[in-house]
Amino acid sequence: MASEKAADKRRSILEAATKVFAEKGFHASRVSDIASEAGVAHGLVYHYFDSKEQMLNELFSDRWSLLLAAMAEADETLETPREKLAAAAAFIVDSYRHQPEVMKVVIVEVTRAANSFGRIHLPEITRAYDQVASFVEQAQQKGEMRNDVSSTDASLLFFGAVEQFLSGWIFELVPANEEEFDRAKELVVDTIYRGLAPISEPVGD
Amino acid sequence: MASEKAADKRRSILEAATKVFAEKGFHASRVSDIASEAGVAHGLVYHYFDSKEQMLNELFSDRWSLLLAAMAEADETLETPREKLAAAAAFIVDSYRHQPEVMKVVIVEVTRAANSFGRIHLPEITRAYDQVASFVEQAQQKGEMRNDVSSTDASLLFFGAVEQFLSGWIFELVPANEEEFDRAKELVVDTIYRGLAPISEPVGD
Amino acid sequence: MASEKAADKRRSILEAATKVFAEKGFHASRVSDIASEAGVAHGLVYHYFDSKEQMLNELFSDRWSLLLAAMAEADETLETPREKLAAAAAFIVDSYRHQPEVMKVVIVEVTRAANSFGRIHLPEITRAYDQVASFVEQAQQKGEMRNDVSSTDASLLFFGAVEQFLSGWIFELVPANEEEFDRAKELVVDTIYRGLAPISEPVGD
Amino acid sequence: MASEKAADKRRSILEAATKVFAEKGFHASRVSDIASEAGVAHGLVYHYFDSKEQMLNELFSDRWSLLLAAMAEADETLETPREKLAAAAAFIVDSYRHQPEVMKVVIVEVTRAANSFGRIHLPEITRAYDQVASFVEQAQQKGEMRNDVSSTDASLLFFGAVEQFLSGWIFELVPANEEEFDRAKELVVDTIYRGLAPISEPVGD
DNA sequence: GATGAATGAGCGTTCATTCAT
DNA sequence: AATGAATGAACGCTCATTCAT
Repeated sequence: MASEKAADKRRSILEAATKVFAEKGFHASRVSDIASEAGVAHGLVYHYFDSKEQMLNELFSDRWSLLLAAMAEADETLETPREKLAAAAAFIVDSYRHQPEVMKVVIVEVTRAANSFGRIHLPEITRAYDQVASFVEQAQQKGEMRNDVSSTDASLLFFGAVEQFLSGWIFELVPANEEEFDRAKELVVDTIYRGLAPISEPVGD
Repeated sequence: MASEKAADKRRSILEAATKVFAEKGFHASRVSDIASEAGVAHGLVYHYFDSKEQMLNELFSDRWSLLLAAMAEADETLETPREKLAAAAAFIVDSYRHQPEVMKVVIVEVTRAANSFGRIHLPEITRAYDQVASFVEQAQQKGEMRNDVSSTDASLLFFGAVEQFLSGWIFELVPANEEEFDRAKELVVDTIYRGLAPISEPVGD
Repeated sequence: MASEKAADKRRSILEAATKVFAEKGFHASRVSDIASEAGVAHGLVYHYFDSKEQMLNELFSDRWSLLLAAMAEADETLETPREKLAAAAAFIVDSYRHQPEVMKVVIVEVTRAANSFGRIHLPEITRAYDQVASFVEQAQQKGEMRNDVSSTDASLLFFGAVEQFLSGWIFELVPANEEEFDRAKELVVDTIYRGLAPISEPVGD
Repeated sequence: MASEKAADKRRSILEAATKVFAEKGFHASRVSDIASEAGVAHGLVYHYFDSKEQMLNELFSDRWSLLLAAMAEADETLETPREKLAAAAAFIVDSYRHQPEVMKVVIVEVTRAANSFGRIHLPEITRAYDQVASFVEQAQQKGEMRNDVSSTDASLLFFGAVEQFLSGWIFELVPANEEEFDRAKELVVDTIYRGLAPISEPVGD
C-alpha cells in the first residue's frame, strides 16, 4: 500500500516533468517548475530522482524500450515486412496520439539533440534504426524492395519521415487530429514502399 | 580598410561561434569559449553582437536565406519540378558538405529545436517548406505526382528525409563522404518521386 | 524492560553518531549516515535527539564529565601533585586507547573547534584546565615546580602536550599502540615536571 | 599597473576571506560573506579563485611555506639547536602577533582539522614537524637533550605546546598581549629544553 | 516506537552581460 | 577597437528537520 502510493507519487512527478519539458524544453525547465507542476516541494523531486537529467533519461528510456519491444513483437508476430514497418510507424504515431508530451520530449530533447541526450542514448536509438533496417532487408529478400539501396539508408528515410510528421504536429505546421494521424501512418509506409520498390523502368525523367 | 578589418573580425567571431555551437551545442557553449576560439577577449563579442542568442539567430538566418534564395532561383531558372526538388536537396547536402558545422547548428539548434530557436524562426522555416510544397504542386499539375497527397505532407516527407541524412552524418550513424553525399541527394529525390508517383496499380501487397 | 530497550536504542544511535563523526567529521556527517550506521530510519534519530548538534554536545559532555570526575577524584584520593597530573594524563590517553572514536570527536570536533563547539563548551573545557592548574599550584606550593610560571600557562602546556599526542595518533603521524600510549603518558608528565622544575641553575645556554 | 591592481584586488579578497574564516570558521562562512567583507560582488570571488576551498588552501599554504622557509633559514644561519627551536617558536608566535586572523585559520581550520583540510595538507604539516625533529636531533647529538626520547615525540611536544598557546589566545583563555607573546616563546623553548634535558638524576618523585 | 515521505531554507557555483579603462 | 574586471540573477542540489501513518 504505502509503496504503491510512493510509486504513484514518483510517477506523478515524472509526468509533471514530462509536461514541463514538453512545454519549455529541458534546458528552460526548472526543477522548481516540475515540483510545482506536481504540487510538491522541490526537495521531493530529489527524493525520487538523482537529478534533473535522470528524469529525462528515464522518461526517454521508458518510452523507447516500449518502441523496441513493440517492434520486436511485430517482427515475431506479423507476417509481411510491410506490416512490420506499418506497426513501427503506427506505434510511434499512436504514442504521439495518446501522449503527445512524452513523444515531444522523446523526439525533440533526445533523438534530435545531437550534442546532449541524443549522444547519450545513441545505443538505444541505434537499436531502433537497426530493427527497421532489418524489416527493410526482409522486404528486399522478398523482392518487395530494391536491393541497391542500403537498408541503413532506408531506415533513415523511414525515421526521417515519421519524425518529421511528429515535428509538423509539434510545430503546428500541419493539423494534428485522428484523421491526420492515420493518414500519416499510411502515407509514410506507402511512400517508402513505393519509393523503394524494385526498379523496372525509370520514373519521372 | 578599417571597416573591412572590422567586418573580418566580426566574421571570424561568428565563425568561432559556429564552431563552438557545433561542437558543444548552443546551451553548453559559453561566450568565453567563443571568444577564446576566436582569439579575442570575451568583451569584444559584445561589441559586435548583442547577445549569444543573436549570434545563433544571425548564423541561422544567413544560411537559411541562402537556401530560400537558391530555391527561388531554382524555381525561376529550372524547367522541371524534379530538377527544382533536386536543386533544393543538393543545396542542403552541399551546404553540409562544405560547411558541416554551419549546417549542424542550423539543423540541430534551430530547425529541430521546437522549444527555442525553432519557434523563433518558424516563419523562415515555413517559407522553405512552402517553396518545396510549391514544387510538389507543380509536379502534381504536370501529372508527375499523385494528387491525393497534400503538398504540405509531401514537403514534410522531403525535409524529413533530407534532414535525417544530415542527422545520420552528424550522429555518425552513416559514413559522410562525397559518394554518400551524392547518393543521398539522388536517393531522397528519387524515392520521393517514386513514392509519390501517380497511382496506377497497388504496390507492395 | 521496555525503557531499557529504549535506552539501548538511544545509546546505539549515539554510538553510531560517534563512529560517523569520527570518520567524516561533524560537518560532513549526515543524519542519514548516522541512522544507517545504527540500522534505523533517520526519523528515529529525532525521536531520541533534538538535533544533530545535540548528539555531539551530549557525546562531548558525557565524556568530558568523566574526565572532570576522574580529575576531581584524583585530587581527593591521590597524594602527590605529580600523581594527580599523571592520573589526568592517564585518563585521557586511556580514553583514547579504549575508545579512540569518542576521543577523536572530543578533541577534533570540540576542544579544538574554536569557532563552533569549542566555544559552546568553553565552560566545561575551562573547568578541566583549572583543575590541572590547581594541581600545578599544589606542586608549586610543595616546591616541586617553579613559581614564576603561571599555573594557567603550565596547564596549557600540559593539555597541549597530551592533546598533541592524541593528534599524532589520529593523524597517524606516530604509531598508536599499547607501548606508545604508556610511553606518552609518562613522557608528558615527566617532561612537564622536569621542564617546570624549580630553577637552580640555567639549562641549555 | 593593471595587473598590479588586479593582484591587489585578489589579495584583498583573500584577506577578506581570512577575516571571515577567522570569525565564523570555514564552514559557517558564506562566499557572500567574503564578498561583502571585500566589498565586491560574490561573482568576483570566482574570477580570482576556483572555489571557497581553494581560498583556504592558498591561505594556509602561503603562510605555512613562510614557516618552512623561516625554519630552513634558521637551520642554516643559526648556531645552536636551541636558537633554531627558539626561532621556530618565535616565528609562529610573531605570526600570530602580527596577523592573528591568518594564524587562527591556519591552526583551527587546517592543522587541527583532522577530517578535512588537515588531511589534505598533511605533507606540508609533516615537513614542519620533521624540521623541528631535526633540530631536536641536533640537540641530542650535542648532548643537550636526552637521547631516549624520539625526536618525533619531542617535535610533537613542541608543536603541542606552541599551538596550545595560540589556542589559549584564540579562545581568550589567557591574555594576548606583547608581554605574553614573548613570555610564551621563552616558556615553550625553555620548558622543552629543561624537560628533555639529559637525565642525571630523577626529578619530582 | 518506528518509518521514510515530505518540506524548504540555504548555498556554492556558473555565466551572460556590462562597463571602466 | 579591445580588454577583462566586475556584476548579480539564476539554479541545481543537499540535508536537517518535521510529520503523517
